[in-house]
Amino acid sequence: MALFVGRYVNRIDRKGRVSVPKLFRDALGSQSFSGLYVYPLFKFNAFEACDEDFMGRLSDSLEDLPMFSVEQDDLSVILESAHRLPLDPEGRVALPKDVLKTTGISGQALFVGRGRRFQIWEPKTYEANRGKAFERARARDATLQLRRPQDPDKEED
Amino acid sequence: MALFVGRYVNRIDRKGRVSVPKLFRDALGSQSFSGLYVYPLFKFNAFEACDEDFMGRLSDSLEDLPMFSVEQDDLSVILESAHRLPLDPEGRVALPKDVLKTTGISGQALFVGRGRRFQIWEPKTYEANRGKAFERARARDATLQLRRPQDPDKEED
DNA sequence: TAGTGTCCCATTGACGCCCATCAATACCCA
DNA sequence: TGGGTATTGATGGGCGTCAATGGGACACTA
Repeated sequence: MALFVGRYVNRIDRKGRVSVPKLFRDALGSQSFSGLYVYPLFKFNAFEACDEDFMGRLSDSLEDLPMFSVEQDDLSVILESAHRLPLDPEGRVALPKDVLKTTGISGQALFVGRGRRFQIWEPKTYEANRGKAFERARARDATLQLRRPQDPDKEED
Repeated sequence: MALFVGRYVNRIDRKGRVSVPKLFRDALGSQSFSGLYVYPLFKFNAFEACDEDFMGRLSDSLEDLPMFSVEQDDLSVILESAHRLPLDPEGRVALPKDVLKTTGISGQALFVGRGRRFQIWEPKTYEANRGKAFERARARDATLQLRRPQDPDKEED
């Protein structure tokens, strides 16, 4: 399964294309569709990207909410605002206009690994927000219950 | 399985035809019937569209309601008002008159991806009703419980 | 014969594909 | 271990293809 780590800055050309870092491309590779999905984040002016499997999982998770409910409607805006971005033969994607606009990306794009997905930021915006999460986690003495290894289907209820 | 994301505006020609976005057509593709089903929404003057599988699932879900009950009668109006729309060789559908009338669609139609289904709106109506959905979700710090991976058939009963 | 609904063909504009260049890194060999 | 070379990832730009669209031809029907 996809595993994205690290940060990479790549240049946007005048056609709005940007190379997806090689390691991220490789992590996306194991599917029929060669490309990625992006959707906007609520809390930041940045987009998140994932592979098709994750997008399907997101879609199914929304279907777990009651059909026609307000929660489902509100959260579905993620799918409505999402884009399917195919990779070109050189491993680039064309960032749609609304992505460029809401993120403020023009010359460069920052790719930030997040495990099963990654994010795309305007570098300065990221710099301004980075570190806050770390400080909050430190202040809260954040802890995490790790899953047991080899136990992907652990009971859920 | 079908996965619809993003928004697309296409033009209605004077015959009432409109191109279904290529990506949506592709997502519909893996079935015997080349086309889509549409049914009206309760809350908005818009229609929802899906493939044959989803329509069957919807029909089955209605059967899960008590037979002869008011709820079943009420919700079954979805099926009564539904249309089966075949695609022409160029990937267009003819929108029925009641769809044009209810939605107010005349010159352009907006296709909105919703995961396993999508919606068809008159662009201005969408903006008026859904334009603030993202801000609403942002304002209430919306969160979503993701399904666990490798668990597409989470228990349904 | 008028009306309706398919199917087919033509146009055009955006986008995907291809090729070329550059730079950074990995590799090779003395 | 140093320098030279090959590989490949990132980048830029030209061009062909195809999706979206409009209009006409040909049924079938009432």
